[in-house]
Amino acid sequence: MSITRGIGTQTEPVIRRLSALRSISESTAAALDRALRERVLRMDAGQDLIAEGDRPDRIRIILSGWLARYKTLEDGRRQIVNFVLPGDTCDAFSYLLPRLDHSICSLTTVIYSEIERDRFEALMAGDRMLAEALWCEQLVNCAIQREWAVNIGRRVALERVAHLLCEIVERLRTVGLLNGDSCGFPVTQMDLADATGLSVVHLNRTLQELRAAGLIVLRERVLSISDLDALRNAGLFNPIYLHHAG
Amino acid sequence: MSITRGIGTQTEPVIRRLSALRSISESTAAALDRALRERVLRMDAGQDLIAEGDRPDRIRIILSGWLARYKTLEDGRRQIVNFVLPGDTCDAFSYLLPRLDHSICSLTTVIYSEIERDRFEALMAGDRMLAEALWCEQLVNCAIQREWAVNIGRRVALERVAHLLCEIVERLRTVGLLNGDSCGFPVTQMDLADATGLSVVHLNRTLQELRAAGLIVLRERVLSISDLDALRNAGLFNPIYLHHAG
DNA sequence: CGTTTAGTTGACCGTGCTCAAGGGGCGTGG
DNA sequence: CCACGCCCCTTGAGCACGGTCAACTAAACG
Repeated sequence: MSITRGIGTQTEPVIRRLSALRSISESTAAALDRALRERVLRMDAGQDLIAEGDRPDRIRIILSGWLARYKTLEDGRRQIVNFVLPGDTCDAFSYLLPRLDHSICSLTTVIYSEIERDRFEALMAGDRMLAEALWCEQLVNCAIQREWAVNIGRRVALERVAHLLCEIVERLRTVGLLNGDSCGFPVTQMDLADATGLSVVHLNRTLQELRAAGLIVLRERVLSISDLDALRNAGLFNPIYLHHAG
Repeated sequence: MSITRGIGTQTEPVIRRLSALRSISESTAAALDRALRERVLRMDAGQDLIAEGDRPDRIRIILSGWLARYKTLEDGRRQIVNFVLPGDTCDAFSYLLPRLDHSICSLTTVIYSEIERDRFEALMAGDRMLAEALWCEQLVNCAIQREWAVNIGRRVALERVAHLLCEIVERLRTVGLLNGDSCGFPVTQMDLADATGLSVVHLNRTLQELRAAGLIVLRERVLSISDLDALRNAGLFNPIYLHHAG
């Protein structure tokens, strides 16, 4: 974990993420941009950004890279309960509770901004729309969580994987990380298995089914959606739970 | 749905629920009690209190009865994503988003208080602790949702059902609805199946296993936990995600 | 060049699903 | 008062979806 300053730091995803929920004025965007640049950190892949049991005191906002929110059982079984993508705030408001009940680990190198609680609250107090946007992000996370329960509980493997891919693609689109029908996809099959409640072996076979059906191309960490409508049908995907404007 | 006034209306569960998250002063409790009694409604079992697609404008707080938060797929498959118990606020803050993305149906006759958005915001604006308690309740709902993803995705049937029962018992204890080791349990096996992602047939067999192992007694809508420690072990249950004080 | 990590494939097996039938409690109506 | 229907629970039989175990390949890395 090291401090990264100056050029190359992009706060765009954050502005885009929040703008999808509330209209963010030029001046608010500028103030937010300034706050985000105050303390920019970097973390390698495969580490816990925050861990179950930690006392939440700071807020981390992801500028680039992917992470996974997860919980593990005593015997090692792991369930990823959500992905954290660029523009997402990992833990806004979690300081209202005394302890974190889950962990977040980096799947790639991650660049993120860290903000102290006081600074964060001051930002929100000064701007109603910004505060609402952040609360909405929290509510959308809950909605995603609900949809995941449906996904894991009531969809079969092929539907489940298709649905997850649809969700990720939509979320990346919001923050401008979808190029046409392709995106970087830095997730191992083990991660996908832990996100869908499947075994790695079966996840592998399910991906092959999606490939064979001509719905996706996935290789060398790049995902291309060959037929988005078909993928949505295959996953019984309805994006309203993401509450994207427009 | 009819208006119910006067005696017999208990707001205790609500005060207890919020007191588990923040210390609620006498005067706050009194103000809340008054607000809750302004408009008390009643609904029979088996109806939607709010439905996917509705525009959220009012807040409903449950005084008595059980409900289920659920989503359905086009082909009728249903997943219950959470239970709503006495003292719970069903949809605080959901008015920040334009539409509801899930439904809530009553499992029993339900008595609830309905509060207009303005009234609700005024209450919170006047009392920081109350506002925080309500936000905490929202955050705990998210935490429960995460735990359900783990439950459905990574636990086997017996663990899954045991875990769910542990959660319900703990939540009922918080609002004073646990009598020793027993509680009213007005949930059909179909509901439990839809909550755990199992089929009704398999859920039935799993309950029988729990009974045969001497962990629970469940009949005539009453659940008794014969051996709570054993049930917790069977469900790999760790209650920290409920964030109950104490 | 050995080691590690990720992906792939085959074979076998078991948890949990489906289909089907029947029983008990309860409310309703003849 | 009994008949009927409905809802919920229960049980049996067969099967399939997805898990487990194991081996192998390919790429990445020190």
